[in-house]
Amino acid sequence: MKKRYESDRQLTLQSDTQATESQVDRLYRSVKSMAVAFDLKPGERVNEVTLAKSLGASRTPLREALNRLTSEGLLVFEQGRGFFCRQLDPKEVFDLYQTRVALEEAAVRLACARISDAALDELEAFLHRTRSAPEGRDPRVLVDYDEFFHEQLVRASGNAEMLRILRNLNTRIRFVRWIDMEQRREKTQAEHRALLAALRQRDAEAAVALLRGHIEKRLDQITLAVREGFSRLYVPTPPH
Amino acid sequence: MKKRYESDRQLTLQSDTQATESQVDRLYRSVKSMAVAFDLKPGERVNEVTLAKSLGASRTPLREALNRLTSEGLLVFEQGRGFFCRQLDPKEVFDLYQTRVALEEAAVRLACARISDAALDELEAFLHRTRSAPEGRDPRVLVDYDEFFHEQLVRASGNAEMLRILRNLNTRIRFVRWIDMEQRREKTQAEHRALLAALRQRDAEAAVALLRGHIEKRLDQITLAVREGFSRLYVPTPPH
DNA sequence: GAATATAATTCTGCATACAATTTTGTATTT
DNA sequence: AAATACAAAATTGTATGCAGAATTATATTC
Repeated sequence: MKKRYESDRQLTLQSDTQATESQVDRLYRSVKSMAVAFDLKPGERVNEVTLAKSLGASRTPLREALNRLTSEGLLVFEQGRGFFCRQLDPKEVFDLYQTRVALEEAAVRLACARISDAALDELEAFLHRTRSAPEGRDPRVLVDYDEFFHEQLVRASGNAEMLRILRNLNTRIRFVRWIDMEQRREKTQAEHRALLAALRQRDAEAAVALLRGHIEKRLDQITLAVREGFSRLYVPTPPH
Repeated sequence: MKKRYESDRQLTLQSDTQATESQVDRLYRSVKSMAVAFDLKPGERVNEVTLAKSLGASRTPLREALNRLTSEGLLVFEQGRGFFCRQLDPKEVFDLYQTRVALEEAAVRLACARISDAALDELEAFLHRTRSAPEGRDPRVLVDYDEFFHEQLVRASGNAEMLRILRNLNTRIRFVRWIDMEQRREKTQAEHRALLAALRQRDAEAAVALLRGHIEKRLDQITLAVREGFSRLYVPTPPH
């Protein structure tokens, strides 16, 4: 029996459970988080050489990642001029929110008919687990919770495409929601509970009405949040 | 020193009005049309070297195009194994149709409130222009017409994101619609007229009801159309 | 000093090369 | 014949180099 020697490849491998991540995937995640958080300023040009160097890779896999992000609406591409961060545009954010409402309404109608009691229990447990004192939490964590809850609702619709789109929409409005959540943190939990109750009663119209109110309440505040976002990005108050 | 393409390239340049198209864009369009029409068979692996050569480019821009198409759901990517054509999956097609209904319903509600009389007239003119003898036409042309009509509806909603998503959904179900349209070609026109009439009367609920019927009628036939699609892809009857 | 032309520089678009991985083919064993 | 092991070939993943376009800097003209 010939002994196989292990190369030092093992050293660079991640844990057994996960195959080694490609450069493209790593770069994709990195740049995505930068674009989501507007670490890249709205409209800012992406310098491929600089960014590739700073992320420890070459331009080839970086450009593949940038192409993905462009298709997802997080970056914009201009022929011959390269990639740019998306704008922070009130109209666009409004459209994204509006699309999200439409999608979730449809998803909740479907979910109302097909969600299992087990799934309802899990959602209830999740709400209970995350109920405590929103004042103390980072608004970004609260947005995580909120996204998770809504994602589970849409997942319960059984429609994979609706879920896919919702996730895309959520990443693109996340920045605004971070700001928005600072104000209206305490309301969310109660609204989620009411929504869940309507689902338990299989009352689709009630659920949809709650959902519409739940999200559309934010519509009014979007422009404000976007403006606030602008001022934070361009008049950076040093973190206290 | 490679001058091989230099002169050729000048010849293939487009007119002054349009900047010269990049390789990535050209490859994107080419491969997209192949994926849409399932010239790439469902699940088929994309050989980058072969495809790049056959399209007259190198792998670098090709891979950028493939990454875009993967984000759009026309291809699938597997780490270390490359790119594959999407599956022709009844469940997925069903989800796409269902998402499309949800989206168009919301869009039509918005459009009902804000569409201009001029836009209504244009749509009417379009229907009139394309009314003639559907029996004689290629079903693909009829799908073009249908997509255009629905696209205009969603455009009238004023929501750019809904339009963006609708276009993506339409490219992904186009193949099935080509097949579906062969059967029920004559109904479409009348349904479009009714929809337009409801819009003229600003009757959102009637418009939505019509739209739902209009699209959901197809839902029943999807599985059939997908099955029919399979048989055409894998038991290729020579074109008559 | 503003506007324009031009040169220098930077950056993108793409082909190519090579390492690493996956797949395929072949031989060996049971 | 099926399963396994290994070698060979094919294919993907990524770095690099260079041509050409776009941008910036500099010089020139009015």
